[in-house]
Amino acid sequence: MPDASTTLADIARLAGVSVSTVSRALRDSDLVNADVKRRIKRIARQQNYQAHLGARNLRLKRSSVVAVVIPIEAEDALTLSSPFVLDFLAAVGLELRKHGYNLLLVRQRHIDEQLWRSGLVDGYIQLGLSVVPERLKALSPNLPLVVWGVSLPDRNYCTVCVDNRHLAKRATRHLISLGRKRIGLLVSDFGNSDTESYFRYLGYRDSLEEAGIPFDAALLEYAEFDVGSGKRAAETLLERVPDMDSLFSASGDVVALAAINLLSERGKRVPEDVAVVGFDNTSLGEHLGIPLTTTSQEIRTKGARVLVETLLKQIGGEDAQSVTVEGQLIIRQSCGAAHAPPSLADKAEKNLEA
Amino acid sequence: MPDASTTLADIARLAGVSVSTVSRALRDSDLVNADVKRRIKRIARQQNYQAHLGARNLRLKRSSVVAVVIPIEAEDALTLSSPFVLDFLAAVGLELRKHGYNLLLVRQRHIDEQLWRSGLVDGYIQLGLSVVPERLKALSPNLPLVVWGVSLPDRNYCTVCVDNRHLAKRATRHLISLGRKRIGLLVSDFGNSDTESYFRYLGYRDSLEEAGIPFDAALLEYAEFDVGSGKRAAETLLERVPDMDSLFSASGDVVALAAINLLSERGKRVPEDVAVVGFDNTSLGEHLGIPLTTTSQEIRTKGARVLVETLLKQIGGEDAQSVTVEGQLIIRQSCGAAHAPPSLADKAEKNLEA
DNA sequence: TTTTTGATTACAAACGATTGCAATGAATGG
DNA sequence: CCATTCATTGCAATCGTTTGTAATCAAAAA
Repeated sequence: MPDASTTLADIARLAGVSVSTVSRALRDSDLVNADVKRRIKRIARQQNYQAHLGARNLRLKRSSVVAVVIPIEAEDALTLSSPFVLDFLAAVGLELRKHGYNLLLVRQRHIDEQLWRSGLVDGYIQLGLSVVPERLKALSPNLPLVVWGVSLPDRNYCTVCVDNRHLAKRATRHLISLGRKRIGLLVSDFGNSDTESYFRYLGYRDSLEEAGIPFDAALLEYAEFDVGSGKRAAETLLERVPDMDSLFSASGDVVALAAINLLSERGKRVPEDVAVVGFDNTSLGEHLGIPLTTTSQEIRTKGARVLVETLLKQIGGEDAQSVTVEGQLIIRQSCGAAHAPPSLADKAEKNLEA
Repeated sequence: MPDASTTLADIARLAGVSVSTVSRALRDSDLVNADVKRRIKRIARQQNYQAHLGARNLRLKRSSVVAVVIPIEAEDALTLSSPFVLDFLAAVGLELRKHGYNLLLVRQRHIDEQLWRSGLVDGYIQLGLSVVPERLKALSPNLPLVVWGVSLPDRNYCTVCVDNRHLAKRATRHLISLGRKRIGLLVSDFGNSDTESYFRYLGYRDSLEEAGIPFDAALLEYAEFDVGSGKRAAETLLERVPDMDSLFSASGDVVALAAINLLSERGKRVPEDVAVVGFDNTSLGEHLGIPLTTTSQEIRTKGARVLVETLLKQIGGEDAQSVTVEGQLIIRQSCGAAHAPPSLADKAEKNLEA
């Protein structure tokens, strides 16, 4: 509600020309005389003119705003689960800005296609899987929408994500390459084949199979993405499998940290007794306690860029393909490979892969 | 860019009435015949009509969007400092939504009054102090703006916050009441009297003075709000003051956790050797390791509500007063009061205050 | 029957930008 | 000297709403 904001009409009056000429002058059209253009621009500067984007967008049938949809567990749960969400927001926000878009923050609970049909946003970026995008696309097939989560072949929407299965496989394989055999897995919602968790679970199994280690369901424990859940899960798991020699938290670094904490309380040393690998490469994992071996979804580098580019392509009317970006295994001390330089460890892991 | 979206004109055609009648019918004006109104509403429902908010907002000279401005340290630093930021976003977002507003996420680096003058947002909520709001209000005195940070008497903008000084005083006093005397303080930017950190520093000193404990500058160490910074600060502090018997992190729970970690590495037990108090009451502090005694800014309850109400008052044209909401001291095990029920501990603390 | 009233409805002007098209007028060519 | 061209500029429609005011028409009052 800028009360005394100057409009094109004000400038036109001051310059003694028509509104259309002012509009063209300010957008550097060559349909207007160079001298006149200069004069108009000077006046606009003096008047501190700022175009009304609402009006412009109405005329141009766009909004220059993208809704970023984040998951919240329950209606009254105010906390956003993991630090990954913040990284995600920051990275996507920066990337959108590069293309002149703003970021509207929306919770999953509150999302429907109204936001789009009302012209408030030009598209959606959804963090994490849910039933929502499927429904949205069914209602409005050409709604620009990209999901960061898992790539499913038979879906009507477009996704950008890391290869969760392969990344989990690499993480588990790393533990195996260090001689670990009783590998616990903390994972959320792996029963639902639409989730990232499911694919991380598959990667875990892939790796066991590859190494000829029999799968033991007792080593699986359900964990959400928060500390409390991680602690409980680690506790349950340790009681059930006292001889567990390593642990892969597919539910993120925070859960891994919670587990490490629980393990220390129970007298287990990390990494000597139990090696631990996390997920998401958050700064918490890097600096809090023993530096955490973890995986990176590369959201801050390639991830956000591809995500936004894919969405903008859709907004531009093209149809975009789903993309898988390459993740990284980041080796630190929490599984005992402290003294091998990361490059070497990585190379060893790559050899194993070949 | 909803391509085939239905407009008022479409409905008007279908109903055989004018656009204005449709508009009035859908907004339940009593200027339109009851039967006609019903018919129009039915058609609108059938056509799955959704008002174009851009057009409506243009006409009504508003946007129904509020910019939430969050601090980022450097241009290329993508991480948002503390979990408090997420709590803040979630709480404020929910509260805004209750009033029909959307949340536009903006980084401090990228904020200027253009966003407001362009009509994209109706007002700003700024997290944390900076030079920005002062400048904004100087340029546009009636820009609706509320800052969550510290309340400064001579400022041209409005603030909502906890009494940082008093809260820090209570936290420090709690340590003193447990017999601690060599109390370390981790604090950010306390040299700048515009910051929350400065007021927390003052509260710390207040409490020492109250108890007759001489202030020792050696016990102060600078720490930003992230793990890495907390770890370094705790390390420096411990080396300089080996006999430190307690530690108050005015830079948040994450820094407190980093410190606890460093202390354990150095063979100090928490709380036996060093009692620790955090800030912000994040879920991390509650569940990771020893439950952390901390303070709450009550952002998720009263804070966000008052913040949003204050902003909306300004948007409505009234002028709003700065508000101080009451914080809380949350006593858990990290300073050794584990066995006293919180209520008792709180009462003891209140007696001391009286 | 004529006037007044009241309930409905449509017309048209906003909101602030963009842009196709027509108009203007000077310069150029024949 | 007239016709054509070209560079500028303005008019007016448009985006999709909202809302003040005028118009319509039937019923009630005179």
